[in-house]
Amino acid sequence: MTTRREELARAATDYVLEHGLVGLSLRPLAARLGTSDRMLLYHFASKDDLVAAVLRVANDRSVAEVRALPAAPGVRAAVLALWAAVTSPRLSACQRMYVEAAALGLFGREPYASVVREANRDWVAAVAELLVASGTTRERAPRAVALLDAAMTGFQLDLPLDAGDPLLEQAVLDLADAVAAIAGAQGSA
Amino acid sequence: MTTRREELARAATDYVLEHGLVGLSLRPLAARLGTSDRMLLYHFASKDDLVAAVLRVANDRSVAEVRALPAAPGVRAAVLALWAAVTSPRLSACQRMYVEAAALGLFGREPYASVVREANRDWVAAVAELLVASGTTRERAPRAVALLDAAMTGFQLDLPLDAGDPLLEQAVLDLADAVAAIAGAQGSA
DNA sequence: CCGCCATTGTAGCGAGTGCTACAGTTGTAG
DNA sequence: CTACAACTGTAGCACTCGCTACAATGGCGG
Repeated sequence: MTTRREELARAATDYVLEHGLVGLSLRPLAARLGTSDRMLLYHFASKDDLVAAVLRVANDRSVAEVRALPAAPGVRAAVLALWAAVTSPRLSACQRMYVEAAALGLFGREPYASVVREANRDWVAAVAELLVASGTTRERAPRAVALLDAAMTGFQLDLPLDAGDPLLEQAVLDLADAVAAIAGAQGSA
Repeated sequence: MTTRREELARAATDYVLEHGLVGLSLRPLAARLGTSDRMLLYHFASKDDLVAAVLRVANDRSVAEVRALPAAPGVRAAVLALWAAVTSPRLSACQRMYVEAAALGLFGREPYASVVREANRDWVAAVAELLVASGTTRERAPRAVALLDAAMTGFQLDLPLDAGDPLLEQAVLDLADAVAAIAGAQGSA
């Protein structure tokens, strides 16, 4: 059985995924959910509390989707599969929200900074496991994920700028090669 | 001679670099600049107009700094020099603001979306010239910049999460290798 | 039936927002 | 001196914000 709070958190997440975190206001959100700001603040201690809950719901979805990805035949294929998942309609909205939250946390503003920190931890762990399952050694995975995660986040941030740009698709291929090189190389460090 | 508007734009930029775009409000900003919200709206048509001006000033600084970088002995060195520049005290604040603006533009909100679009164009061009001056062919430069720019943006976004992390430094080295590989390879595409 | 507790509606507070109307006050050109 | 334009201060409008005080309503255990 799901509590009313969880139900509201999920519905609110859908709303935020669509409208963004930045202008988020309790009254329009409540209207969309068929309730009132009064009730949101009854179930959540404050707006920040609600936002934190929403961020966690969205990140849980992202992480779950990555964990559900099957092991790929090689690192390169894993990267491409991850990119495909991350740009799918469902996850792209979550990623966009993550990027927005991370940007809001850039100046240490709470609750964004803390929640983003823990979300990133979970996300990195999930991606690392995908790489390991796809042939990367446990030892090498962290390095590979570091570049992979940063590049993908960067792609997401510029997505509205150059969606469909063939240069972007090429860059993803290049990224896959680079990550494969890191995962396979015997280089320094 | 600089107009009052330009002077205000520069001062406002310093303020925004320190406090961020998100909670930006005319009255506190004006107080810091020794003027009033009334005057800001006299010199700038609207808050959005002011914000656009600020974004342009900050981006001009970033681009100028990149253009001032000397040609490096090889692509790898160029990437490392760029990263050093971008994480220097002066530029890191500009980069942080760019990331914030890009995030605000994720949902198409103006004036962020448009200004970020043109800022990105200038930035990419400047970085491409640095790579070319450092040995990349003009033909290969766009591909190299695509990955380079995305990865660096991603690093910036996670900087508060793991500043000083040795994994980050390693990732920058890996990125340099990857970009060098793209710039030098005769691969497909 | 009573009392309790989770839940909800109404109304509003205090603060802050971008922006504007209006009345000056300069400095300068004719 | 005058007229005009550039600039600046005061006050306030209309609105939204997160949040709260207060008073119900409903169902369930005793």
